[in-house]
Amino acid sequence: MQATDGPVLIFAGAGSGKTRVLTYRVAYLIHEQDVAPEHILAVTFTNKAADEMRERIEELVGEDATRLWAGTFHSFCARMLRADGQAIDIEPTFTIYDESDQRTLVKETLSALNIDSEQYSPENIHWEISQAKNELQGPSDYAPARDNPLQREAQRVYRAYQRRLRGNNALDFDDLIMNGVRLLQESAQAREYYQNQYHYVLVDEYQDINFAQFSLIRSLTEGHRNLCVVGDDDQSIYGWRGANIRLILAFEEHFPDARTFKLEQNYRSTGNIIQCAHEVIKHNQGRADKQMWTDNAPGNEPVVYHAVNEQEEAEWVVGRIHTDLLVDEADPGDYAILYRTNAMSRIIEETLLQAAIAYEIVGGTRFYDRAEIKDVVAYLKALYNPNDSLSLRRIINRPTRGIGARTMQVLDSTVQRLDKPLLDVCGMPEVTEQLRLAQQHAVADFYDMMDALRSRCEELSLRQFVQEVVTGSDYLPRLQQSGRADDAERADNVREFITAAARFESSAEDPSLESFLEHISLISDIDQAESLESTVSLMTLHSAKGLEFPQVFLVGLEEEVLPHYRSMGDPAEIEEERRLCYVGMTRAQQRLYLSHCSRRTIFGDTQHREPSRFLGHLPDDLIQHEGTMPSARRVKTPQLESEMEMTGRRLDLTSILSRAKSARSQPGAEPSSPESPEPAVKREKTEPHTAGDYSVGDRVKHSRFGEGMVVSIKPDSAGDIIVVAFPDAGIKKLLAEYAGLEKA
DNA sequence: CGTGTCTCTTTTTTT
DNA sequence: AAGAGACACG
Repeated sequence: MQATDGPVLIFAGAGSGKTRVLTYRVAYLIHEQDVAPEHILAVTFTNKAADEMRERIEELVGEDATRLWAGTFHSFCARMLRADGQAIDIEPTFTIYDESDQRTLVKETLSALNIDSEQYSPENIHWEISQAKNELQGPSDYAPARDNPLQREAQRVYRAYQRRLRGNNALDFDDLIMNGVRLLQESAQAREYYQNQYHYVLVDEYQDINFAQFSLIRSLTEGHRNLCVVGDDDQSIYGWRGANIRLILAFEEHFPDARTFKLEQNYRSTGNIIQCAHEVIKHNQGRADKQMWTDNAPGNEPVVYHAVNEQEEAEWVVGRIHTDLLVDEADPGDYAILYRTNAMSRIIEETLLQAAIAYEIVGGTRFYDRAEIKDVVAYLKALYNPNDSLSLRRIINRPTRGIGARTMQVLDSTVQRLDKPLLDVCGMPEVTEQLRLAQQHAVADFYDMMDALRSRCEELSLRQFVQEVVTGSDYLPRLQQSGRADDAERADNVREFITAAARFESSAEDPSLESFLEHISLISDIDQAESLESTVSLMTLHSAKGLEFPQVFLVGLEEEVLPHYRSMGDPAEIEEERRLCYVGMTRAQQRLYLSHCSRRTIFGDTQHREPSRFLGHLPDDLIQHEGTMPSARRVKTPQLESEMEMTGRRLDLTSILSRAKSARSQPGAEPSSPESPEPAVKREKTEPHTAGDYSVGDRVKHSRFGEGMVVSIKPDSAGDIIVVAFPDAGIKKLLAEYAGLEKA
């Protein structure tokens, strides 16, 4: 496997030490082959994977590692385009539009074209456009099927949508890749430069690649052809995003002299887990031929739990973890709870909260997705790129400053007529004269304000600038003055955003506004997976790919959940769901728990649910059944019994709070309730954090949220983040500095 | 022009 | 069950 030159494909099954192979390969190139690190490019799909790879390589080769480029497809392309995009007529100050920007822009385009968005939803239209871009088809190449009216409309929209993007000097996610390819193909100079720069190219998770990404890699490596890709077709779970599993299976056709290696030994999981996972995945057609095996002990049998409803399912999961934490002093960081859709996390969260077990949601509703954060980001984008009318439109009347729908109509029609950026139109006296006096002032004040803010960008540091924008625009002050509870929470988030900017300023190599905006657009979460070490992790199956945990709970194994009902019509999609199930199962190192409910409440009404067909793949002698099966004996430990009694009640933190308190103040002492002989929290061993005056388990009082309990404390470069559970307001992350907490 | 209420959809997964 | 958008009122 020391084959370093020429194309190489490595099939790396789950748990086969894939990252290790990649990083050792890089180390080998540097140490044994004397390849300069800056000639190596490692491409991944997620920032998490890129970070991990960079860290692991650094462990092996030290400082040198910082000179190699490890990043995502999107960040790599963004970097190329900022540096050399002008060769293909792209302004280097372009803005990156994320998912919701894209949707808004499609909506705008639809209404400009007078297309009924009821009949042709923005989502569907955008999906068509995105697919086209993934196939490297521009608006003229895009070929709608004759009998498909949606696609015919999509073509019109696509053309207009691109014109708008260009007018705003913006690129969407798909454009980044597509134009990266264009750059390499159309600019001989750029092509030569990048081909010479990167003598060795490595691609992780190759099974998730789409055609545009494939073309990028092919163009980049066509000179030296030193390409090494790693992947596992059984873990291809991004087909819905344009990933084409055939690209990994056809690697040897694309690169006829390729050498292929298979890593089939699993170092991660117990024998029984591997066996069960294999029983599931073997039902898929058209897999590359391989079978995982392991030297590890068989271990415990995976447990299948039959729950009555999702409440009881959550209680079982939490009860199980709770018991382990108390009895075996287990580490909460050893546990992961995986589910198909984000919405399923809620009930589990509530139940964990009741049991006072620290947890962390990975992914999910992202910090940067909150409306108030998007507002502030829109200010920054509009200030950075004055052509970005989409962002400008978002904030022109936020906070309300008297520029309503009527005024916008006038402005918009001028934008259309003159084909000028909205901001320029706001500054044109001949336009604003058409407005009433109050509106004229409103627009002029806005224009001046933006001008004043922009002029300060140069002189201020990033943090100061963000601070200035947030106050100078009156955005934050208005939130603070409003007196409404949710506005106060928004204000907190805005302040946290300032902290994020400060953190970025001190940690990034290039603490400019440009690089901060790019960071925000391309990085998914603010506190991604920081504390996976010390708390129970909750995440979707998709987010779990690439991770491993000693103990894994996979919940909601029901028909229409996993496999998801949206995939039911298409056998290929069912196979993807099966792979998803496989990915989930193979995250487990020691113990695997699978559960399903007979009833589940969705959209407010309760439906009967059949167990997932994937459970049916598991032979009875490999697994252990628990829970309410018609024929099965009810298996419950006494501990579990008392746990369920406790959590059966409605969200009532008071008793838990007092128990937590007593457990903390007199460690090892009998808790308040004699017949449930366990303290509610046993976290001292694994999470000894205290921050300033606060410790986990403390009761605290917040000016707005009332009394709550400190659930966890996360040290952070910007100050400690205290996570507090409030009975009324839910879980809040607060910065120790700002929170204004008192001991209760 | 801004705000509050009512209806209606929404939930698959994400760089 | 909750959030977003439409609509009517002040």
